[in-house]
Amino acid sequence: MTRTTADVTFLRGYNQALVMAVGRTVPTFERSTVVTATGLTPQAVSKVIARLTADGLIRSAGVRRPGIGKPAVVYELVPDSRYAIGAHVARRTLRLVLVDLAGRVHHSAVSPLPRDFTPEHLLHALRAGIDAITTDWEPRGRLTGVGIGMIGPLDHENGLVRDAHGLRHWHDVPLRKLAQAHLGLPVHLDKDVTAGVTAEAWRRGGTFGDAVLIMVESGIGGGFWLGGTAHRGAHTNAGEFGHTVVDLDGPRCVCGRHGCLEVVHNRAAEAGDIARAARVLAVGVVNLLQTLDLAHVVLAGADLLRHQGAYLAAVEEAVHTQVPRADWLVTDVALSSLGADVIAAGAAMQVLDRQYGVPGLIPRQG
Amino acid sequence: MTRTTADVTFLRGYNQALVMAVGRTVPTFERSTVVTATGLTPQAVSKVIARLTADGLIRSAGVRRPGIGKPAVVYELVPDSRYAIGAHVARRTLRLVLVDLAGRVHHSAVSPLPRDFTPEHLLHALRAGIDAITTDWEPRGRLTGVGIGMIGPLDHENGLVRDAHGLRHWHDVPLRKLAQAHLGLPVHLDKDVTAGVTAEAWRRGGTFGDAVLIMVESGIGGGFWLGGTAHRGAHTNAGEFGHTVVDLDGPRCVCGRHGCLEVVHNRAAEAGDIARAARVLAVGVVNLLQTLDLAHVVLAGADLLRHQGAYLAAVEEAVHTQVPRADWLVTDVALSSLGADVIAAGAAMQVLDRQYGVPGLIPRQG
DNA sequence: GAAAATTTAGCAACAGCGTTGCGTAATAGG
DNA sequence: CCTATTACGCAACGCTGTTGCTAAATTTTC
Repeated sequence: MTRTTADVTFLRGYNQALVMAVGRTVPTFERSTVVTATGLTPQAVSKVIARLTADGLIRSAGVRRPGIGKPAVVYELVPDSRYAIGAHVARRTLRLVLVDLAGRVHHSAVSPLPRDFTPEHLLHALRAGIDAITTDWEPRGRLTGVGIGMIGPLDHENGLVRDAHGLRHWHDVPLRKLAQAHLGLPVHLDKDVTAGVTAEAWRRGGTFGDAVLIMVESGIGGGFWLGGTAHRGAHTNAGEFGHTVVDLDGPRCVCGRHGCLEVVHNRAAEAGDIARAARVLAVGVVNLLQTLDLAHVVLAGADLLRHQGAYLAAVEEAVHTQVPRADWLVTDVALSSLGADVIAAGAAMQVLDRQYGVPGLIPRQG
Repeated sequence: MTRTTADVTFLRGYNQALVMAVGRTVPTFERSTVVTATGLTPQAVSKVIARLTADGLIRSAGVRRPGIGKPAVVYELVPDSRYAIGAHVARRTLRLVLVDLAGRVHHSAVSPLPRDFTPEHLLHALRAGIDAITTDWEPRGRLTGVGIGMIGPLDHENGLVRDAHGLRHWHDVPLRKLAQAHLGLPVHLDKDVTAGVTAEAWRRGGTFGDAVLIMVESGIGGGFWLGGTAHRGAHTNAGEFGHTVVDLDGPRCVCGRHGCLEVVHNRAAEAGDIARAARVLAVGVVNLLQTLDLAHVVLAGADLLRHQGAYLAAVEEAVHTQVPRADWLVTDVALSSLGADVIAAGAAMQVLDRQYGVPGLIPRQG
């Protein structure tokens, strides 16, 4: 995730994060579980477990007596040892959630945002919402930070909203800096769809492979999880999946091209032909599978969830019949496990991921 | 690249690889260059440089006297300290190249392969070609291995050719194992397009961002370089970019779907309308940019190079006009710097990359 | 010309990582 | 009660990058 120099402190953090990922993936685990999962020696795992226990991130949960020999100590993640708040900023609403270390959602609240809201509007709404959460719950230093998932284009690295689509007052706004000052907490800013796919990855721990989260909510976007991290592209602009052409002679799209997935889909949906809309989306999904060979397709977004049965059926059918040689080329298709909370929850999990997730080792660009 | 446990030996290899990447990126460098590029302390860099010099991978190339103070020692990569052989296995030809540590091509030879050649045919051709290279050149232990770039589907991790498209006799062939035994050298097997994009990334060192290599050669494929490594997908099947639908009502493709980029493109090309074929390809490229937000688009493949001017112009124009907000969203478009050698050379560089490249840290899958 | 300033380079001691070797604790079975 | 088996951790170790400090080589200044 974050840029790191490769010194011994990196090793410590990395191996700790591996154990945490195991703890997130399974309900309980023991030392031998981690040994086989990570390839570390038992002694090294003991040391890591001791450190994590001291930090209160994991705890022992009894012993396992499998038969002969000394019983193994069973450990489990302490979900309420750390929390993060996630925000999903849409065009007219702000959704706030409280998420624990295991990726479970504790609070969820939606509040309206004024038409053409300004950065100040948003900051106040964020503050009010977070205050509401922390009145009937005492963070006691367990609050890691705030994640914001928002429509792009934006600059994830510098925490800058470049030009939020369809919102005035949002040109080159340094939202991360502003929110950090206003809220007094670390803030993480990312595209909505990227936050969403992080939610699925975080909850599934180390076993989650390459994936896309498809979001249909007025527009169509895709969040990518590739090679163990979120894929944001060269300018945090990956995911404009709705603006890929699927019909060369199709109707003109707002983006200027003809036959984008989004226009073709929306025309069908507006005409009430949900079955066709879903089939069009499915064509796009298969395009992604052909291009990127993904292990998971997750479906989300208000407009999709409204007809989730139709969409799930269409995408599943296309994935199973339109990709050749399906015997070894398996891809699972599912609705998001978090429903309408997925973006906000994912934004929160990005904060947790930055601190407790398995870090990538990103060489500097200089 | 390869799966590693995060111990101190990993640190050594990682930081050494960072310095090597610097050496590949610039003609010469000094200690302070590496310090700013990696974030390591000067002392640590000195140690790394000492180790690399002892291994003969880099050497001092004089001093730099910039003004006041003790002159800095200037270092450079020793390109001929290590070599790798790359093979591009196409339907009717085998191309073999010799590549040095800097990614420069020294030998290049094409030999025909019999129609419907068998694994044995290929092994003999490989052996003969490699013998020809090593007769007038003495490897003296500097030969790192052999990389094979081939049409898929295949299984990169297990070195297995699953079902090479359009080739009989190639179902579940353990090519890596066979070639390793037959040649007595380490062998690396990958999809042709993935090998190709590795060539571009290796030669550009640490400054190369997210990229796609588009290859038009009977079929259309795309090799992806994302987040500092090759993206192969969940089953080494990423890159089937030619089989993405761009025309919902288009002609039926061999893959069973309608209006795939490949059919639409090929129909135009076969009709002699190269300009239209190039425009169709460009639509697909813009689709990729919208989806993945890439920094580089590299064009390659025999059928494309035959009309390289037309293709380059069409793709450049589309990239610059059809992607909105081009001021900060910059993507460079270029023809492959290696021409027809790119796949074979990239296969060779994958071998070098595995040994001397910046390793990724891939957690085990459970 | 000699001293001061500046930059580079490396030796030596150090803290911290995972590893190795080996002893100890806790259980079941004979 | 003894033995086999399994789990666990202390202690020593090798190795990493880091820190503190000294030495070397050059230009600038007096």
